[in-house]
Amino acid sequence: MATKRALRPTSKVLPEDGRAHNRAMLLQHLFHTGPASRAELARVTGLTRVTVSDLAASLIADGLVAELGPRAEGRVGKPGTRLRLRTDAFQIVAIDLTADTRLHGAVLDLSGDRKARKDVAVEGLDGDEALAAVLEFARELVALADRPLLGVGIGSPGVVDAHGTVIQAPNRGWYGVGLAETLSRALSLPVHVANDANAAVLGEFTFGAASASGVLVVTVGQGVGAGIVVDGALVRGHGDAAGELGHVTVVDERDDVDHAPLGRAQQCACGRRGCLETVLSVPALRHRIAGLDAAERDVALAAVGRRLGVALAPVVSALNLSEVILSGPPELLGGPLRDAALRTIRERTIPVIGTGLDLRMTRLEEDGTLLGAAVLVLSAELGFG
Amino acid sequence: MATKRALRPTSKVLPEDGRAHNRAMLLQHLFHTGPASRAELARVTGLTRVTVSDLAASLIADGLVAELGPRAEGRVGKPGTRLRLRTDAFQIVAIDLTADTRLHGAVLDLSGDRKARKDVAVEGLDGDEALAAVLEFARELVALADRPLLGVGIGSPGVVDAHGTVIQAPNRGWYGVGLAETLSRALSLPVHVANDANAAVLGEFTFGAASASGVLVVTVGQGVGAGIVVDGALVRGHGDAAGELGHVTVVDERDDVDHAPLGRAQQCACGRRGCLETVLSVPALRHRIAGLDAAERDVALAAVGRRLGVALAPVVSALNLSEVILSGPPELLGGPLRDAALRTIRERTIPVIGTGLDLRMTRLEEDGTLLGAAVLVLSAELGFG
DNA sequence: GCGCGTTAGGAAGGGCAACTTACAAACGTG
DNA sequence: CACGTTTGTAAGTTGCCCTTCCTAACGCGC
Repeated sequence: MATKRALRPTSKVLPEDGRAHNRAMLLQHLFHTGPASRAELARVTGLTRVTVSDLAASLIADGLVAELGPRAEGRVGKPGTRLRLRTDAFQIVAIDLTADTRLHGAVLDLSGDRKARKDVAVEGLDGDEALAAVLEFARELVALADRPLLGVGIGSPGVVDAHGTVIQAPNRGWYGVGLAETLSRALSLPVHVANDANAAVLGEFTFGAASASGVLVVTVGQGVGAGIVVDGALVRGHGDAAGELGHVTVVDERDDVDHAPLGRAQQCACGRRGCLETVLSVPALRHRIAGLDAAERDVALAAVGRRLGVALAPVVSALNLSEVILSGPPELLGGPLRDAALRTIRERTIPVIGTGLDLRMTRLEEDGTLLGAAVLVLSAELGFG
Repeated sequence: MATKRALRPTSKVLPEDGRAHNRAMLLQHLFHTGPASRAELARVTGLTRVTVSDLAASLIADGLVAELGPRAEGRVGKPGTRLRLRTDAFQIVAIDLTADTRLHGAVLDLSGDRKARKDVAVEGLDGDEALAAVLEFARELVALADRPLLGVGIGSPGVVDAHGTVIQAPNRGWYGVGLAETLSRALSLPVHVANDANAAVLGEFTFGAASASGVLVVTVGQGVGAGIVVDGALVRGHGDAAGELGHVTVVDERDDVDHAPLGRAQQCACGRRGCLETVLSVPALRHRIAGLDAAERDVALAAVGRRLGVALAPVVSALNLSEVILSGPPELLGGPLRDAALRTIRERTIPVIGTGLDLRMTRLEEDGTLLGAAVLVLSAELGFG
């Protein structure tokens, strides 16, 4: 009987908001399912053919949709003229600020295809300097676009609020930096910012065919982050800090539980000991396996995977996730580490939770955050993703 | 710049849906903030005074709202006539099926005040028998109502989907039982069902003043369950099984990490070993402290609290929760167990997560699930909670 | 006492969004 | 080739919220 509940109807809804929503539905469907006639769209959405025609006209006028000629298949009745999303008509600038020493960016079209890319090495920029460097970098990317730009999407390390203000990013020396507002003003374009791991999960969700009902992406690089989508929405958390998994304690003092000891809890950059980051970050993993032979290596990686599994089991259980995705160097994460993590989660959760779970490497290679940054723009400007 | 994103615009929105939403906003505000004039409501919601007047008229016509005379305070201008929610005008039947041997129910008004209650002892009913008993119990409660009923809300153990079908509830022998549909047909009333712990978190949220942005309720009784609200919405999970925290492994073999050993991992009813339920359920806790003096007792309870903290730390971190609420016998949970759990979570998470966190006992005593069941009805029938 | 500015509530009229009904065009089928 | 089917559009209706205007009720200052 229960259908849908908005626990907090927080802001007014006008008829025009409904129309915007319905327009986005059409785009969403064309984006995910490909070309379709007005009549098909009407059947799928539940709107009438008349209304869909009207909405389609506005989309065509905006240059977002184009007619594609009638369908060839022989069926009864007048063949419908199929509509397609003009994924080539607009472009998006996407920027990944994850790395400490490189700025990574691209110009993408609406289907996520890379039209141009740009990488720049930077050295230990801090505070305003770093902000200026990002702005300059964004300017250069904007200049590379050869179609109208929908906006700029940025995945940044640190805690980022819904308005695109970086609440804190210690590595950059950013505290309360209005990144979106600053860039938006300077570039005269919409700018959307999210935490890099949160962006990554959006990328997986839209371009990696991840499940809508419950995904967690673990990003492993210099540090460890996570982004979560449950029930079709990104989890932001009380202080916009959702996904801070890198600094959960996973190695206790005198920890010899799993017959493949990790040694004593290591000091972490955050000042505490035994954080997930101290065993799962790329530098930590490389250091751990340095000089080991293949067999020893597998044991060492599995031990880390087991720790990851122990930390993830309560999260997977609590949220009834259907998918956990690892993003990072596949030679480190893809083998014994992944296997051990999945096995551990299955062992430590009740079958109803663990059985339906998949744990896999990303299929987006290194572009998850970049694509996710584009999704920020897609969903904010066009209402879908 | 980013404002709000609906990652999955899934169904059409008509102007009348917008109106329903706006109506619910008014009710929501009157419910949580108390009486207000039309002009105040217009300012708060962003709607015009004209529109609010029109919506208010429809609410008055429906008997949900009444005028309350002008405000006494002397201020410039014409004093507005305040509107109040008629919390006494309708009633809700709420049923808590958590206990194995008792049916627990009440007739509540819209403010959660109990107008009648009913408890019935049942003995090991299974399958269809149990279903018949619940229906009969609901009938009796419906007969106790002396105002028009909005509907029936039920908190049930097990996995319950959004349509009120109990996917599985092993203790009841229910597998795929259309509880909501069956009762709705028999009673000719709207019936809404949710997992008992999920209902409990809704109860805390609406009647316990819990944070909207991130709460987790741990229900401790015969078993252990959990319900989660993040970003203002209940978490359902991929298979509607979100909150299954009771069967996460928390005690490993050879576990002597915390100098207050819990002994070897105990066998759990689910067939595995070392589940949270084997140390945190009420029977397990009572068994553990039986015959201990006060000091030993505190140590034993703290050891369990520490285990709970270890399991919750990754969840709190991943979701950036602001509140964890314990529901169950305060003499077991409220003291050293709570303290140890909170301390453990703080130790094992980065300060940005742990500092803002509160972990406390429920203030709803044993009625969390019952009130939550009422919230199911409130939010489904009137659109607020 | 009396105008004046301010606030609350309602009435009238307009614009927009989706609906229903009706129709022409284009296609297979018998 | 008539017929039913399907598509897309045109015309008119209904519903919802808006802007604009008006009246009522209050405090304030002269």
